[in-house]
Amino acid sequence: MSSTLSEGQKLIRKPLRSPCKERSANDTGHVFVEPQTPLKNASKASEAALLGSHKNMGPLTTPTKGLEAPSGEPWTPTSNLKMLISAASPEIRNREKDRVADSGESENSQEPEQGEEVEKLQISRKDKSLGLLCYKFIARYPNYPNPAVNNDISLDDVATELNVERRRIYDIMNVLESLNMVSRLAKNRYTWHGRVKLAQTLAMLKRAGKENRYGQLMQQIRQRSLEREERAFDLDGEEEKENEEMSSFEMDGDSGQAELSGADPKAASANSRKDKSLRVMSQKFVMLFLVSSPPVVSLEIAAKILIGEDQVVDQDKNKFKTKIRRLYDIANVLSSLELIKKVHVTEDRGRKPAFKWTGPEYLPSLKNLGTSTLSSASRPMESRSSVDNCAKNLFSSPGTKRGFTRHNSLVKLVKSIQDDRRKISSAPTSPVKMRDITPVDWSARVHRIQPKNEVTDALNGSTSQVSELPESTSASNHQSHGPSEMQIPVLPAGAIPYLSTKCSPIIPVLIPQHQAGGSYAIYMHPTSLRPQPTSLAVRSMTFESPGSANTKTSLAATTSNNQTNQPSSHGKEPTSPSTVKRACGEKSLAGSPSKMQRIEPRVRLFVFIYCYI
DNA sequence: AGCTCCCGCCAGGTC
DNA sequence: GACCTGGCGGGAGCT
Repeated sequence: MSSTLSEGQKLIRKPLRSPCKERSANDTGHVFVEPQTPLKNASKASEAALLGSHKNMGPLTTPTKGLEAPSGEPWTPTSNLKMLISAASPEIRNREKDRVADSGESENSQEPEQGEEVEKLQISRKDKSLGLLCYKFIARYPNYPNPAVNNDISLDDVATELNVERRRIYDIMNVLESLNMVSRLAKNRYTWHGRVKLAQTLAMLKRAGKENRYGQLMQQIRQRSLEREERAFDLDGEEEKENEEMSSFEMDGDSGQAELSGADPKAASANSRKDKSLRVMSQKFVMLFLVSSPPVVSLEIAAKILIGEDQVVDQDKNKFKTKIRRLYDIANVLSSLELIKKVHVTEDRGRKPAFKWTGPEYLPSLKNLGTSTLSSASRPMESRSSVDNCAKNLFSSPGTKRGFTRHNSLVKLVKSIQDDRRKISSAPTSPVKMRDITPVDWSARVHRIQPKNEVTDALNGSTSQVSELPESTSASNHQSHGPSEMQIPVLPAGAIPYLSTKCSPIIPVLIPQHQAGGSYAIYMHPTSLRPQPTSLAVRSMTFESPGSANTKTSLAATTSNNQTNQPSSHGKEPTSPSTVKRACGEKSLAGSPSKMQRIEPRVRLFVFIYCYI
């Protein structure tokens, strides 16, 4: 049991906690902060390091060994983990050395017994984390497997080799299967597809997400959240706000949820178990990223949407918590796949976990995809008998029954994969190219934008400034905000509002940081703009450094490009997330000093937006 | 107190 | 009936 964790095991966690290192934009909130992923996160840091080298290797053959792995040591989970841990944090190694020194053992003398002991201590709880486990799992297989070789996966073998229970492997396999990275051949047997079909799968999911109007659904939720905040502030009722948070989604979430839960509650009930499958949840979770702009999804919103797709009745906090648990499971696997990255959104109500899409930014056009697997996915979800059908139909032939014996579908699947592989090898959207696409680098999205024009455009509610962006940012489809369209510019200096799309209810203003990879995003509610579509101006923004409550930086966003707008500019990088308070909604924007005063103590970073005609 | 997520129970499905 | 699959939530470790 975890309660019996040894000291050595505990050592793994502590040193790995470290301050936040990145900020960027998120969906629900105003700022998202990417934590220095600790622990498993240590593992993940090392995972990333390893993945980096992994990437350089091209399609995986045999992973390079860690430096600390003896030259003769095979690439085993153990050696893998040793390398991961050592790469994760020198502090861990130091602590381990200290521990060894304290015990009167020399480093040399610990081999092999001591090494095994350390190994055993370290490879315990965290070694079994789903994220690391998944990483170790995928490290066993090439990204683009040779179809000529046997790519079968035996669950028993994997579980044995990774030294985990089968139950954990199922979790990984379900998520991988949801992305079509594996498919089940038979009982206890899967086949590995790697990333061969990942781009197509994501494109399909994106389309399904659009068709299910997940983008709008998220926007509705965000909007309601904003409105609730406003009401809560008006009423000055914190408790009411909290209570409302959970209940209102049921109350007013019908518009979006009814569409997704299907018309027949009995059918929904019958499929309840299937609908809750990790596979389906994973796909929907991914869909949210693919249709979200910016591609950041908070667990809260994801959970709400996923819950909403189940029967709305009987919804309670436990259900919410359970959903969150599952989302963590999924997110850990997706993180290991480098499709998402953990961040935090900070609102006035607190710091909340979220994930940012770091997967392929450019997805193949659907017209390049085969249609056989799209027929079902393209249908609106409400027209299907169950949500699970969506998942199955996404990747299986219509009517294929999911079960241990799916050989017919397997044949089709393999054929489809082979066909796709041929297409991919010649298509411009080849996965090989995708591999070269680095994860979305927000900080790099500095586009040539003339601040004044942008402000004006944003105020006009126009997207004309998009034309100044690189081609890829000129998203013509305003209803989709997936990665391929997702282009939120980080402005080189000064906080310049950027109206991403006409349809987006939230206007992100990304504020660059000197630290690579991180930005603040301030979201302004569009309702605040509508009444004065041509006259809104960002007059001033006041940021308050979390570390220095009295230190504020004001800027005239429309005129100055030189002023610092980085909360972290006051010296070192903040070690705790800053909070951005939206001044959104007509009420709050109507120049209500009293309201501002009420808001002020609640946040550490303020954005005051004044509207005038 | 809240976040994160490991762990294993156990129900439902398959062989 | 044995085994496989996986939903689920308790609760530990951590911030």
